Amino acid sequence: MATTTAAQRREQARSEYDAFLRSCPTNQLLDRLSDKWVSLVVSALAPGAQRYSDLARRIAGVSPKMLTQTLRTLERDGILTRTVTPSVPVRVDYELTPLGSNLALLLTAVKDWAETHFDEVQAARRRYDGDEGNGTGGAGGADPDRTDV
Amino acid sequence: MATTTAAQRREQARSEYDAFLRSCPTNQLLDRLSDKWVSLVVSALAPGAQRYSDLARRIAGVSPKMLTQTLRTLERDGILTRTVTPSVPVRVDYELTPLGSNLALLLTAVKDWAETHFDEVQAARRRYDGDEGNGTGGAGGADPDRTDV
DNA sequence: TGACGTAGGCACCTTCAGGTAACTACTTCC
DNA sequence: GGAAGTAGTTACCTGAAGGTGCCTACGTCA
Repeated sequence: MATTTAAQRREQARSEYDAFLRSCPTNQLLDRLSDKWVSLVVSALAPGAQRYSDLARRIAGVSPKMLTQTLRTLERDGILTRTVTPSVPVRVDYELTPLGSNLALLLTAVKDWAETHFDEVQAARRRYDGDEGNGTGGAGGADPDRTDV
Repeated sequence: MATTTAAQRREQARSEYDAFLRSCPTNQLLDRLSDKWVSLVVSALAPGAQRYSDLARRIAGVSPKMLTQTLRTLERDGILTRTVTPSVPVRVDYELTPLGSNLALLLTAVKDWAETHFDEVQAARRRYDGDEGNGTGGAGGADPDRTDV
């Protein structure tokens, strides 16, 4: 028999899919935006240039490793510039490029959307969680441990 | 001694930061958008309603587990609706709600931005990788293993 | 008659992103 | 004079996300 199993077809589809993803600019950029720290760094830099330690303080929960890593990636992509001033304690400034400012605008649009529609999402969640509780009736109380994301 | 170490301050800052993030609608919605499968599912549903197996075929690389999980999350958030038709092989249709279509528009905007600025990003990457190669001069050829994301 | 398809659920298992800690060199403050 | 700050780097480790395989139940087709 040919044995063109569903799993095999999925496996083959995935390889094509992977090749597609690697060549797809949209996906590559979307990947960049999906990074949690990227959005935070870009937002932090939107008002103007910041020093490394300023960023570390503003973003608060970030570890030095992730901050450096994120900054390097963004610098490589031309989102921000890194300026080293060889003073006595070495001083490094980061600033958004025009491209980075453009990206910041996009993030602002996302933020606006989130703020506009957040109450709708919350209402939908309450509705969904409520239906689960009285519809099936099996759990005996609808476990409320899924309160946050 | 007081020992208000930098690490301790960072630790404290993180707890405040966490509390901040949990109450921030923007961040919660941004988290949703960061999910790789979410954007793919929303894009796949943008043209119209799809069945479970149609989605599995369109998105290709997705595992049944992740597809179900993503669909449940989006249903809970009111991004899409799930309609079960109790025919002989159970048939389930997924369709974007108006809110979901709105989100699809946002994703389209991101896609447009990516397509518009992708060449700039690529140019910046080539410039950055080139500088690394001839500036330090240590690697002796600028290792090209960082070609993709 | 048994394998496929539809729409998942459940459990295990791997992987890797991200956190932690230790280290650098140089200076200034207490 | 020792600790802290500035701007990181490196090695190690863990926890959670996500993949894989196996299962259901019911009908149909080869």
